Amino acid sequence: MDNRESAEMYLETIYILSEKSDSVRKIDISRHMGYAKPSVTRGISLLEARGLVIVDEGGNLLLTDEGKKQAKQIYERHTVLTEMLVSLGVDEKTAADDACRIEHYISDTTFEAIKAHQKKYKN
Amino acid sequence: MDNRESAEMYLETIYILSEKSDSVRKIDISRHMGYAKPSVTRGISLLEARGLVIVDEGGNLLLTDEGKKQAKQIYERHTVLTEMLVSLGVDEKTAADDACRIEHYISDTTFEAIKAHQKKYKN
DNA sequence: TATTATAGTTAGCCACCGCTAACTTGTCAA
DNA sequence: TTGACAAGTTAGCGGTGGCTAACTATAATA
Repeated sequence: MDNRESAEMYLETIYILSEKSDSVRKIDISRHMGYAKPSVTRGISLLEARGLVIVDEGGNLLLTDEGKKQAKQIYERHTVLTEMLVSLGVDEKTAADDACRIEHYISDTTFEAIKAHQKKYKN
Repeated sequence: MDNRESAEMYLETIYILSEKSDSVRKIDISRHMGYAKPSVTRGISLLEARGLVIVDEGGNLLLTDEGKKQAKQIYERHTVLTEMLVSLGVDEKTAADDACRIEHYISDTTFEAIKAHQKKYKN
């Protein structure tokens, strides 16, 4: 979980599911990401250790302030990158899939440049 | 080496060094990539097993036709992506660093869209 | 109450890809 | 001829992050 991608995908998934439902559990993450339950157990416990997630007595996954902040950042990258690719003519599905990988690997500098460009492009 | 990134970086490095010099050895890869020699030994032997590289009697690394084809593709991604980021206002160094990571993760569809856009943008 | 299903955990496997330590091999120079 | 350095190999470590098998715990239902 030193690998950015894995941790960020867990965070992003918790965030997305939290928006849709008021209760998110490990099993939901497991189903949504297509990972076996023990993988999720470990993944989440590493996020807990880093203070990004809290598991309450009921087994609900809660993002801490820092966790939510990071999750939102990743999600924003996801949406902006997808938008950009679509505006270049890439189909929605491919754009989203690629954005989902790229989002973990670009610097803040690059992301801000892309975001600024998209904003301008829209107007 | 199932991981795309690692294999592609070895290929790309061999390609780049081949353009500059008529002899590329494992030690050159080691120095250029900043990897320990045993890592390079293994990395290259996996590329050999996949028919992308040949090591001649003299220890020179030669790209096979397929190896060269793949290396050129990656290198093209690298240059086009860097160009695109620079044209968005990202500084050269950051653009190259980010391109170097992104290049391994985007689909052909997305790359072709970016390439077409860059071509149009230039004119 | 006993059964069954679901959620979650523990233990341990596997493959990847860096690494170091220590070795061999080959070349070149004193 | 010997000594030393540079290239490369082998063996094995460490950390990540998936996985299965097999377990526990909890809650609903027959």
